[in-house]
Amino acid sequence: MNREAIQFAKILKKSGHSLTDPRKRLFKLLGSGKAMSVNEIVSALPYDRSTIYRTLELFQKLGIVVEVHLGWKHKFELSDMFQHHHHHLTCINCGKVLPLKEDKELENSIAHLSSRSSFKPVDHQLEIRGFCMNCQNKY
Amino acid sequence: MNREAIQFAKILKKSGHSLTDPRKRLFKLLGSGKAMSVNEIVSALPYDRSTIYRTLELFQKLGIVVEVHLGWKHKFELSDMFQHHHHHLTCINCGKVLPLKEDKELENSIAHLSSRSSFKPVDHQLEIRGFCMNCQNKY
DNA sequence: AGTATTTTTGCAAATTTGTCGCAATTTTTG
DNA sequence: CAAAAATTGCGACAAATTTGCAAAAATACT
Repeated sequence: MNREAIQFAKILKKSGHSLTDPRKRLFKLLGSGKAMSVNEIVSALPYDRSTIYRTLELFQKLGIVVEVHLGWKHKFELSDMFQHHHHHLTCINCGKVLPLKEDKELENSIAHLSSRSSFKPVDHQLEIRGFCMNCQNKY
Repeated sequence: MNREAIQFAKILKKSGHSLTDPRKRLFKLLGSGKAMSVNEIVSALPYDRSTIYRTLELFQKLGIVVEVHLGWKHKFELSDMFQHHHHHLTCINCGKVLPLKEDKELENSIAHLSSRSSFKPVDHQLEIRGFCMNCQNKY
């Protein structure tokens, strides 16, 4: 078991939850790094749809996964606890999602901006929408 | 007809689409500046749900409206083409949404970042999630 | 303006997405 | 290993979104 898997198990235990097969397999699946929709997850794993929903809800509450809002669909990916902070480019036409690797300058701006208000920031997500290489000449 | 309405008509024409009543009224409705959900739109206009969905999809592809993610719901508002660019702070606890006024430094970072790829950016949205002043001492 | 052509809309039905209670199964406790 | 606790699968629902197609509206062309 690698470091991430150990930390994952620890989070579940500490919060009084069981380490079950569906939870282990979902965590492993998301370990690929790709943001996935519920449907993609359901077809990749041999578990009931409702189990997937319940597991995702739990993972969100424990901070293991985050929901990212991409296009019309919601997708899920591991939180910054398990992978590098990043944002997304989404294609307006075909829906494809490309990760955008972390940028210091950007993160500084966001941190700076948040700190100015009496609002207490917890996290943030940036979506840059546009046309991917393949879809650029369709509109 | 004001400047916005003319530009709107021009965008439709140029892309080979008709200027119809449902389209005109949806554009006008969103002109209020408030981000609206599909349900709010459907009850405000005398057109079929599927028409609203199809119109919103078209408007998105033409860059007339953008989908904004406020908490767990998606809403729609006019794009930067028709109203001032802004981002949102959303309260994790009470769901309140606060507009965040434009910040040069942030926008520069984003512009710089977008231009590096073969992806063609159209717009972007940033959601900063956290706790508003009233909800800060509840957790 | 009037008609042919093209595009869009409404309607009904299908599909997809998300929720819930409860009995059966799995995990944890000790 | 047995008892207790937590989790899962199933089925029934409810809500959200998509689709095919005939009717209606918009546009193009005399």
